[in-house]
Amino acid sequence: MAITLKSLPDKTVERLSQYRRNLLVCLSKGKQHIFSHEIANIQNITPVQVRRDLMLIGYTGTLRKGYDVKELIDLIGRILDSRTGMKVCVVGVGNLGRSLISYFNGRRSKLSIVAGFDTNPEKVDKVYAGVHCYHSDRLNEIIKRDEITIAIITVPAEQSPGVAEKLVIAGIKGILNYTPKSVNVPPQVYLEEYDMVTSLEKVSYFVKKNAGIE
Amino acid sequence: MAITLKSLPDKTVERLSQYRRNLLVCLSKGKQHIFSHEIANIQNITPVQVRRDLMLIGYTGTLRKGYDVKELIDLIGRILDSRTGMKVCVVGVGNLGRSLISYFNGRRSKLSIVAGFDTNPEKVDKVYAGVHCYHSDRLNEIIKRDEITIAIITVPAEQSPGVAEKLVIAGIKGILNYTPKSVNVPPQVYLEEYDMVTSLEKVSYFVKKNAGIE
DNA sequence: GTTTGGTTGTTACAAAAATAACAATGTTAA
DNA sequence: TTAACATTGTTATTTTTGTAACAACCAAAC
Repeated sequence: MAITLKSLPDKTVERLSQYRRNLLVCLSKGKQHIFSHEIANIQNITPVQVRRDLMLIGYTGTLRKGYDVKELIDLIGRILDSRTGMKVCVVGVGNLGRSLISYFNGRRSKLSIVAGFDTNPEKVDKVYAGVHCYHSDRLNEIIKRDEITIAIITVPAEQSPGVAEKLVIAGIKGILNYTPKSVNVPPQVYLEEYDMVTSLEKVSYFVKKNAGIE
Repeated sequence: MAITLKSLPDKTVERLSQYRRNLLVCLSKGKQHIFSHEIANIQNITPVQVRRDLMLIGYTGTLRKGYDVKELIDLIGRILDSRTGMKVCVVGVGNLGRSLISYFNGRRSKLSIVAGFDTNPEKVDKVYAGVHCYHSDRLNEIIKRDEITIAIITVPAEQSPGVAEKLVIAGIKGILNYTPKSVNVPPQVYLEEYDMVTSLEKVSYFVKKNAGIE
């Protein structure tokens, strides 16, 4: 009877992912204990924030020795990862889709990209970084067959709403949309959207601001 | 004597970028006026939020007719864009770098990617989507020569801190870091970091949560 | 021993962001 | 002409996020 604890804050979840990644690097260098301010330095945040996050997940370090790297990695894993692992597909195997696949594969054992989809006949049934690319017509079939729960959308913007709709029908539980066009999903499907152009324009705005009078 | 108005909230800036993008689509369809709830629907946000953002930039619509699409686009442009335009470079011309270049080019007239950098001799002096790729050794030289103010980092993670340092020395004013390794820059350089693996792990976490007891 | 110092865990406070509430306004319809 | 309505602009409230303050603890130094 696993209790479903209250959801962690958004930002804490993001930082937990980063803690783990950096802790794995530390571990590979033979570091066994780490202080909150060391973690903080790596990620350009404050030690308080680190301690607060760890408090939220109920992890307790030892005084003057800091946190046990291995233990903490394991705990974050128990929080972030699903026990059995989750399968991910990428819809749209263009430059961005391919970079995600190659970047990802073999990195997280509990989260793996197992299929790509594209309509371009040149790409269909090719293999990219170990991932088979299927024709988009087979979306529903493959998602159900392989029990895929998460989808990343990297198609041209105008196609994303249609893709999202098909994904929802196929039973996808979470969507990461990298197109600039926002999509609509029912509330039980978790949606995260990110647009690179917006980020760049944001940088541009603040650079302009920093420059003062222009 | 242009007054430097108080900086807009982070999130408002992001949404302004999206408003403009969507308004341009509306305009191209011949739509001349738009209501706050229409804008909101397109972006899956609330009408109040739209009105609030527009209030912050001092734009006033007309009652019962909504906002003038053209006027609003122009105003957002005056806020987000620098008058003369800004030049951007991409450091690391892998899959991700190339997808950014091809995705970007010709989209925003005031913000253009004018150079790529890579250490791979295969790529040096090739042209990708109209953008010349230089050897990374020439970072400093080219940035100064072309008056580039913004850099996007898409190199392998372990190289990003070194790259950031060189960019700062070259006089870059804003950095968008897409590697999972956080970089350190002086406060006058605006820094935005985004990591795709973290986003995916976040989706995974909330999918798991939504599933309840597992 | 006792004091000093560094580090944790937690509570209290502040800032940023989102949401709600509502007055103001002018258009349309009776 | 007046009432109803749709829509804006703004203020107030709530929620989320980050920061600061500080007590508790224990190891090491004296």
